[in-house]
Formats: sequence, structure tokens, C-alpha cells
Amino acid sequence: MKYKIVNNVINISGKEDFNIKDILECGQIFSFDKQGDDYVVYSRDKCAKVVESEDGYKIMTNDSSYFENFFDLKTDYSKIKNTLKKEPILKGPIEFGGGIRILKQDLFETLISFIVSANNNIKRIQLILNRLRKSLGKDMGTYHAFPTRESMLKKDETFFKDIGAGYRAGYLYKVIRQVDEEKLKEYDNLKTPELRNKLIVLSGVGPKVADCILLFGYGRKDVFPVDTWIAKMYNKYYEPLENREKIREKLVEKFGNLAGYAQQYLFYFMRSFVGNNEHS
DNA sequence: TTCCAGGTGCATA
DNA sequence: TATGCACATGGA
Repeated sequence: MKYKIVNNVINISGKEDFNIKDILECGQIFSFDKQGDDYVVYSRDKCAKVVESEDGYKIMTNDSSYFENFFDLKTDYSKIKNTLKKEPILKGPIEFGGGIRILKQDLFETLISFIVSANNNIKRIQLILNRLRKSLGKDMGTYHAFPTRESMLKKDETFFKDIGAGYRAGYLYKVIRQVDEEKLKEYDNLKTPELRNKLIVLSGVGPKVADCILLFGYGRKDVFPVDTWIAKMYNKYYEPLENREKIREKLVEKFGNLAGYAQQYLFYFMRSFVGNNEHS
């Protein structure tokens, strides 16, 4: 995959390593809209419109360098996929969702989003986060920015209940009093295990949510978030094992520095393919 | 109606 | 350390 930036438009040529549907619908991000054939994705106070062309994509935005980093354009995904394909279990998932790229998302936004995600379904996560943006985020004209910590500090727990967060309202109320953006940024100096320990003590952040923040926020690829789908996958294709912590340890050990990528291919595949078959 | 969704916190032993 | 349960909400 190659790309060029001209007048704030990112031109991507080649579709093998970039498929906007795979990237946005694989479950790593909740703030985006499908507008006809196009996608609009929101991050912090910014947005980008992604339009498919004959040989690739055009990404239109007012901050191309932000989205160059956001879409992880400098990483060679074909190399990663070739390595991971050697594992039989990943062949199907990589053929299915080969256009995935792991997004580099805002730390505070990722923290809040994945606290909301706990024991929840993606449709409702999107609904709750949309209501959060609309009621607290800065009006940017055609959309609302993700709220700042300061704006969230002004609200009480009832507010988070009212936007539908359910019992996670209390987690949200507490967590924004435990950390700020600067502290989250400082944590980036730590190695993954130490950083994980810092996150896991936060309200509403357990092992799984911490791993998602590590992967999608901090860009740490040596983690393997184990949710209900991954647990199902492990029990079906590897061995029956109830303990999610043990599943996590085994998968991290197996995939090492590529664990995060492997996880995302598997999650997307399980949820959209195997998942639907089980329902029909 | 019951089950489930990108689980976590807390009490108990 | 490990196990069990409660926790909102909406879709299938």
C-alpha cells in the first residue's frame, strides 16, 4: 500500500491493506457514520471523510497528519499478515478482514469508550457515546467533538445514567476524577506490564478494558484483550478453558509482539461470521 | 420471557 | 488467591 498527501487529502493506492469497512466496523472504534458509500470517522475534535476510489481511497480532512498517524499508515500490514497467516487459525480471519488497521486513538476518548463497552453490545455502545458527544461535546458544525474531561467533571452521576450508561455511570463519574489527559500521556513512558497496572486500578477498568486501551490508545501490540468472543473462540479452536486470565496469558505468549493484530482479526471474524451463523 | 453483549467491583471463604 | 453474584439497558 502506498499513499500521498496533497492539499490535506490523503490518497491511498491499493486496497489489500486498507479497507475502511474492516477498519471501522471491526469493533475497535465506535464513533463513525456510514454516509452512503462513504464513511466519516470522528476522533477527539476532528473528523475525516473516507471515500473509496477505483484503486484505493481518498481521506478528506482538515488535519491530514493527525489522520496519517490515526490510520497507522506507516506500518507495513502485508508483512504482519504474512507472518500471522502461518498460524492456521488466522488464515480465514485474515482473508475475511485483511483490510484492518489498528487505529491510534486518543487516550482519554479510548478510556471512556471502553469503560462504556463493558458487558455491552456495540450498537448500544455507539448510542451511548453519540449521546455523550451531542450533549457535552463542542459543536463543530456538522458533528460534535468528544467531550473534554473538564466538561465531564461538571456533570453528576445522574447525567451519565440519563445518556443510558446504566450501571457504568458510577464508573465514569469516578474515573474522570482519578486521571487526566496529562497523566495518561505520562503513562506512555512505562513498559506494557507497568502501564497495564496503572490502568487496571482505575474505576471501571479491569483486565479486558485495560488491554483495549493499551492496544487502541497506546498502540501496544503485545496485548491480547480477551472478551466473550475471544473466550468462545479459544474454547472452540484451542482447548476448553474457563479462566480468561489464563487464556490471555497463553495467547500473549503465542503471538508475542503481534498479539494485538491477531486479536483484532480473530475478533472481527468471530463476531461477524461465526457469530451470525450461530444465530441463524 | 430469557439470554446476551468487546466485564467490573465487591463480598466471602 | 479464587469464586460468585449484582449491576442497566436494549435487541434477538
